[in-house]
Amino acid sequence: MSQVRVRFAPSPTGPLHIGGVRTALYNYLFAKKNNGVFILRIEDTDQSRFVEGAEDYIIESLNWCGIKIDEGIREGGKHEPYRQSARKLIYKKYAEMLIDRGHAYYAFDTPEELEELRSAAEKEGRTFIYNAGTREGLRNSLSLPDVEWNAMLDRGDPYVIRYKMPSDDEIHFDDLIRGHIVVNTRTLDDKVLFKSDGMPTYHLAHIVDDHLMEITHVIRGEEWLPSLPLHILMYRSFGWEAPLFAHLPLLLKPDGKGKLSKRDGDRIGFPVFPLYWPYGETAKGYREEGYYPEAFVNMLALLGWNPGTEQEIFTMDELIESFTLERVGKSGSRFDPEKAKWFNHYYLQKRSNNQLTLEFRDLLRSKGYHHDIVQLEKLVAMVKERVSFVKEIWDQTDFFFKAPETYDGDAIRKRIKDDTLNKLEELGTYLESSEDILADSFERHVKDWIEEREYKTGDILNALRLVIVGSLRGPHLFDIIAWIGKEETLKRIKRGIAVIGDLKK
RNA sequence: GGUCCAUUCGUCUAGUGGUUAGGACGUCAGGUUUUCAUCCUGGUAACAGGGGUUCGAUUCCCCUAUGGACUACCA
Repeated sequence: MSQVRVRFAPSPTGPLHIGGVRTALYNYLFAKKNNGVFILRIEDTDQSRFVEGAEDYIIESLNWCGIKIDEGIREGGKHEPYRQSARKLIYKKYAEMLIDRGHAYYAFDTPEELEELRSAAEKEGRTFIYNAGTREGLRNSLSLPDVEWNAMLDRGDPYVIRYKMPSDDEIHFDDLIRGHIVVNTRTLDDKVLFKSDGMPTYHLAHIVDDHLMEITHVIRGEEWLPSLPLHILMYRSFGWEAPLFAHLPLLLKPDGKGKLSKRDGDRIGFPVFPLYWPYGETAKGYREEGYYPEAFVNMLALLGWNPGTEQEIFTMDELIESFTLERVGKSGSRFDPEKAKWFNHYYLQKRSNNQLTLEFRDLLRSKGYHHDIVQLEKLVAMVKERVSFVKEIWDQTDFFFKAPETYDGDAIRKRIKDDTLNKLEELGTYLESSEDILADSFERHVKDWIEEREYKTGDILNALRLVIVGSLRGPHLFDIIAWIGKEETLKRIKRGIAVIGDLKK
């Protein structure tokens, strides 16, 4: 068999949705698994929907995910150009080839006329279909006398080229994921292949390009399944060998019904896009929310595909090794933000403390804190295992950098009894005179101190935590004290006693 | 409405003509912890419904229901 060649062919109409990223990923995995080529083709035949910045966004997204493009608009390749608008001149002759062979025809009906027919049909509860059943009564080169439509063409009347769908044929075809499918052409329409603005539609352009670019496997979203019979028929009309097709199930929203949309991200609070989209109506991205690309890719790969084993953690290389189209599911997957978070937690734990500290330091700088890297690494080591994102390190350590401004009311009620503050004051005095407050042995000394007085460990230490942290949370108390130092510790104890004392009155 | 596609724990899914229907996330409980979290252990929870075929169906077939996609001179 010839070399596997697949393409990812998005339209630059806005930010790339995670469903699109998954399609790109599956194409990439399939290509690499089979020592094949991954091509990025930009399908910008609808100029009215073109969005500035979308093309760069698509490329940057793939790049962030670690999906490498073999042939594309920037990489070039043996089938340049890879942008359909730049291939404009190619398509017309193929449309005409189809007309010559009797598989397509010119149509002169205006959009308004067709719209009228559609709404009229709808009122009667029918669906208007432009095909063998209706085309004789419409204005086209099949129904009009030759002299007439030739004159219209010569005159420069606007026209489209439509595919001549057979009137009553059963089309049999196979999908790598869905299996065998049969459709009768009676229910299909004469799709426009070439628009009056001189541009091809998707149907024509992608088939011509896939053929010219020697694409062997078309892996795309399920939304294309209904038009697959048309595409199969077109390959036959051209006399070309069709590639193999695989239609991927859709990504569904986490709650409720329907497919995932941009709105869901805003509503439920998780990104629907890989990267931040800065234009117009902005949108959140996984990258900016703190996800690692390894986690994002791992999560996405398992949404609709599984290896058939119980392995869940995959590097890109492992995905390539394990991926097969046979193991892609048939039904839509509901996206689960919790699982995505879990993946990130896993990959964050795998990072070295040093690397994580560097990442945390950048975040800290943006908040105006500048600390020694060695000092920060101690902090990172303390809280690493409890966070899923770098930004959560801050949530877990803010009290290291600044004394608490308020104290948790529930904790005060529960942990500060009548004589607790007095004991805390006693402890403060002890700490003040103590030389070894930052030493490893300090913890034992404090516990001995508590024991000698026959106080309860829990009472004292929880109260101490409360005045140092502001609430009952955080890493090991003695680690916190060692990090912030003796002076700061005493300050916080004094202030805590004063403020909580006032509250208690 | 029409055409096509789909349907296993709440979610992602494995699976077989005879299984205690497996795993992961979540959730719940217990343990660890001076706190919170992490972590560990354990539990909860599913074959959409109805007909067939069969000695036996979650598995094969049909119907229904539900969900989804498409139904543009958009992709």
